[in-house]
Amino acid sequence: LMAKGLVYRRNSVVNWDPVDQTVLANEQVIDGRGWRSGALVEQREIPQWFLKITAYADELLDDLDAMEHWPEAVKTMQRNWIGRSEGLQIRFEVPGAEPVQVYTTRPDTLMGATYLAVAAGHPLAQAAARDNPAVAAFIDECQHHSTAAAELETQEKKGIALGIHAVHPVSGEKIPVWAANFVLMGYGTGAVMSVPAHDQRDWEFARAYGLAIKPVISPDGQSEPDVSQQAWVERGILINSGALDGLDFDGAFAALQAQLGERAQKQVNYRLRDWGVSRQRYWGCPIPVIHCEACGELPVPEEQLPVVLPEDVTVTGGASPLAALEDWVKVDCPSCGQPARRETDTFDTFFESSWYYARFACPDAGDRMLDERADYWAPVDQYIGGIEHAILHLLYARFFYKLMRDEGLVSSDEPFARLLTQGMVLADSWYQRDEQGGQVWISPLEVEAQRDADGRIIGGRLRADGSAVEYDGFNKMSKSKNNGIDPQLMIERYGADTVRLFMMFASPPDQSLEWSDAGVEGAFRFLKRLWRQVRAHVEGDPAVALTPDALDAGQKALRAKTHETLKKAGDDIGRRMTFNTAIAAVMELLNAVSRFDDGSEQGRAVVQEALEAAVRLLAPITPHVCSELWAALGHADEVIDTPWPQPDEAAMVSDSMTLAVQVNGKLRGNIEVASDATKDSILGAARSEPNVTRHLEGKTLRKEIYVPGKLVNLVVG
RNA sequence: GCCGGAGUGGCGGAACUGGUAGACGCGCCGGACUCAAAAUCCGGUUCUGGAAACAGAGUGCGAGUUCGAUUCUCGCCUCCGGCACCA
Repeated sequence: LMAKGLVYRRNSVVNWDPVDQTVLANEQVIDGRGWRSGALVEQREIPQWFLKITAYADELLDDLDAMEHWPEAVKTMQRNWIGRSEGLQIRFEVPGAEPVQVYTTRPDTLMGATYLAVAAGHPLAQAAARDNPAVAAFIDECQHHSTAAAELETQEKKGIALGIHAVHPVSGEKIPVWAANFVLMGYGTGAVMSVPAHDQRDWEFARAYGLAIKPVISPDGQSEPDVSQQAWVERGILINSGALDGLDFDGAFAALQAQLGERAQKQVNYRLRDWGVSRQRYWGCPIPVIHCEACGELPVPEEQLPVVLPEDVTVTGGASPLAALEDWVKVDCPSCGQPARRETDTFDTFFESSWYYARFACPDAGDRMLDERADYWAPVDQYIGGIEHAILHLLYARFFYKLMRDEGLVSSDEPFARLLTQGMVLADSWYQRDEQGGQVWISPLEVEAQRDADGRIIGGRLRADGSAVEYDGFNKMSKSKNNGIDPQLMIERYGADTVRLFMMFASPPDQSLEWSDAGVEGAFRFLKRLWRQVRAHVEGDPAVALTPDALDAGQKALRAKTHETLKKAGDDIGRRMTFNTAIAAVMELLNAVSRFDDGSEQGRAVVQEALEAAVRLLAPITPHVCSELWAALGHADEVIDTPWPQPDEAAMVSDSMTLAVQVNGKLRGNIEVASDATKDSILGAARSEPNVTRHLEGKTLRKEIYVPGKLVNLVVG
């Protein structure tokens, strides 16, 4: 990657805890202070390694279109994260200083730019701070919060005039330059042009600091939009823009590009930033680079890879222990042989989680990261993870895969063919108050719930001593709320099949699952019922072959139900991955079997077919029980070795159908008609359904709607 | 603040492409079996009125489109995930 120019090192900002002398994660900065030391965090610039993910931005964006087996939500989030935009980079001259470059996706609003805003770290702000103590104080204040974007964007918008002016590139007017806490140095050029009339954030800032608001876009090309209460952000026709008046967005874009020449460059920008992979931590994979004063930054030679993390270290809690290991740090330069030093930063853990799945295919490849077995297995057919990985992990992994592809290690473009984002497991959480009023979290296993007449939980009692326990609802299973439940306890009591069945039945896999002991018992009850039904059936005479043409109406109905279930549950498992509805369909089938009371030869044959279908459909979810029942049903082979059952469309054909009849969209009755009945005869039957007739009396029939196979709607007035 | 998702009976959830809201299960109520209990089986269970037939209301809130909206559009509320050093 270094040879390809896909890696570089530059200064970037980290959260620095001056007391603990360490870099903090955003999560470890609470209200601008270190979570352990309580010290005010400082933003500090240090040299860090980056991977050029932006070089792959277009491919990462475009390839999403072809990933039909990824959830739309994940693809949308990735598209927005990459954030491709087209705009103009415009140069504003600043007398006595370097010009300022700003990027805008709305060049049509250029004539409404009434000030420029730059980041605290921008050279103009830094220069102004040298002889203006107020600016210096503002910049200092900007640096005492975490580097997290969420914090930056939710804090109060603040700024300060730098006392310098830029020249508007078209009008030549002088407009003030401000430093603002919402402009990021590390993003874009670190400077923006502000158009308060047509951008809400600029509008709020202008209002707060008494800056000019000049509307230049109009809905109709005539009247000014009302910007007294908020910005008007739609596209429209230019006004108050001199020669540009009357142009639309595209016209203004092109005209400005032509007029400003080299002062306005058309540019594609990405919200996506390059991937910072440096961590000043001990626990991590050492970045395999050697720093030589003469030769610069060199990769560790391949024959010396991997650089193994040394274990004889002293962990102080402060600076990285690797830097203190002189013996490990000191190496000879692989190029000139002179004394050189190892890089002591380690990789971000996302780095390894970007390719571990490929290594799983060849874990014993001793002399390289991947061998041909990885390419044989890749891409992963079905990847499963939480939705919290929708952007970072899954985007880094896609990028890394393309890097490996371009290195010849794999030959496809995407690492994960199908993606399922599964939900979290939630459980009841309970607490008592200690003397100080703090919450003491109690395991659900130790609590007896108390319910009102409707069955709603109103409180609980501690099993040990009967004391009252407060209910906190369903929460994510966690140590802090002490509501984790070890499924092993339930497996020991009910068996693995029962626990699997409950988990698959409680919710679809991409939704959160609420753990319920009663639900587990329900699953157990169902399996016992299935077991008894099969046992009762096979205790009779062996079933004879089924003769479809010889069935009576009741037998036909059950057989139709069997094949409808095969169709529905097969689709739910194979395509929709909604195992909960597949299980519900099998439960319905078994309910139909238990209502079916027919000991005749063909009756028993139809039941045999229904039970086989149920067992076969449930086998992926409850394999142990189904293996036993499959044998009980007279099969010598294993249920998991049999082909997936296919529904027989002919078995589902019925002579008649039930249609709903609505009057003005309200259900008023049902009619039973022949499957091949004409539309006219169906409408006639609908009109003469007694309850429907009542609602038609004295009214004029205005419209008749017939949805084949579903319903009739009679519109009256 | 921005991006994505969710909100339906007492509870988990179903309704897949605009077409009968509440499938299936849990819980609860009633009954059968039993000396009794457990287990099991049968019936009921969105709300309001009604003995029932049936009628009215109803899918977070407020509008709209449509013969018809849980589903589409607009505006809001709440909760969950992410926001680049939690991983």
